[in-house]
Amino acid sequence: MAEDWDLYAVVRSCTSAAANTGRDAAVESGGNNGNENCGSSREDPLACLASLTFEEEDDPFNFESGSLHDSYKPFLPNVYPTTLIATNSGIDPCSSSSVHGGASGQLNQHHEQTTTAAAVGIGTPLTLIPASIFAFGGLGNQQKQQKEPPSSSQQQLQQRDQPPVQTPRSRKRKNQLKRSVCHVTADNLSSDPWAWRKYGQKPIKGSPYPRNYYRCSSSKGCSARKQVERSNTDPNIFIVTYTGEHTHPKPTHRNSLAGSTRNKVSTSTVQKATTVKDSAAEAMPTNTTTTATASCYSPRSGTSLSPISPTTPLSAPDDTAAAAHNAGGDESVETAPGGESDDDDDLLIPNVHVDEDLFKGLEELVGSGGSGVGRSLTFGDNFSSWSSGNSAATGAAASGGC
DNA sequence: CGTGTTTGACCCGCGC
DNA sequence: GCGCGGGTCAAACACG
Repeated sequence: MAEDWDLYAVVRSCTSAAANTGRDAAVESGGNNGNENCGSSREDPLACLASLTFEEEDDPFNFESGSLHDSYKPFLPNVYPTTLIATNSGIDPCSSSSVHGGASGQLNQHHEQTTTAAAVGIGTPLTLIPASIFAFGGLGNQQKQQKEPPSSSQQQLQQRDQPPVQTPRSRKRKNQLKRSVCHVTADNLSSDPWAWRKYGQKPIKGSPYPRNYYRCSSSKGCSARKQVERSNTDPNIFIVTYTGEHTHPKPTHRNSLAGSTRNKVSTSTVQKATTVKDSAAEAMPTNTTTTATASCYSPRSGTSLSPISPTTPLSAPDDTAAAAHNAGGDESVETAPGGESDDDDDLLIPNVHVDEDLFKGLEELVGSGGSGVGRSLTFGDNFSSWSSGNSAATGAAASGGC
């Protein structure tokens, strides 16, 4: 089963021992609080993965550079420290998992970013990470615009037939696009600042978990895509593959919440957010389809959070336990800071209440070491509030949190 | 009304 | 050349 995993294989090689331990630990830790999760120890395994990321080093993207950065700056100090370190060290962006696992919710956000960043553009200066993080650069290929033209399926088909001047679809396989691979925990999944829309799900041969395909919904022309799949070996870990680049700056605000909740219905109580994370988590966990909602909440939509999915078979246990913790803390953290919010706001923070406290706490935590941070963030309870908490305050908090 | 998720089907790339 | 697997599209449905 897991054996198939290339990534894992790699990872194993990197940190065979660590990995094993890590997983378990992660889960458990997560459950506990994961204070320590952050521990690089865990990260290591992931780190390896992180290193796997193939993307471009260039990372040409930096849209936000300017403003966003500014926005971030205030928060950066707090946030990054930990993350950065990780990144810098090359630990791994993905380490998020470890982080998350724990309760380092705050970090999570960072992590994600970091993660992404690392994954994405490793070369990227940590400082900028926030913005650049999610911007995958790289590709620079044709894909960028592939989609605009297609008004109808037929056209698409035609295009296909015709000389693929610019691959109508981004079908290019394998080598064509640069890809960044990150291992993330459910919590981290949500940290993406970008708005993702799910456009497909497919069962993967070697894996019991389906792979979810997401596309950047912030901008129609954006070719950025994201694939989320659960790790065979460790259900708690999601393998996120980013491809394509964002042709637009980070979304200051989300398009809409509409439809985002659809899952809610299916799942039941859980609302889903648009964020990939949610879906991903959900989907992944279950084979069934919808149901599972991962414990992640969606930062973006802010709408929801999912306490955890009822159905999640696989991850359930882990997720539930760990996720729950993680989710609560991490997610919230992630979300907010995540980056997304740098600008604005739309980020919802799970716990509005926490905001101030969080900040303080975060700062302190960060100051301390980052790893400990997570704990302060456990918002589990807050979720309810947070969902509604789009409020700017939240955003701010979120940002700050980051 | 707009956006997002779900799902089945189609198409393409790759390996044999 | 064939088959498998993966990636994407589009319609239907659902929610705010």
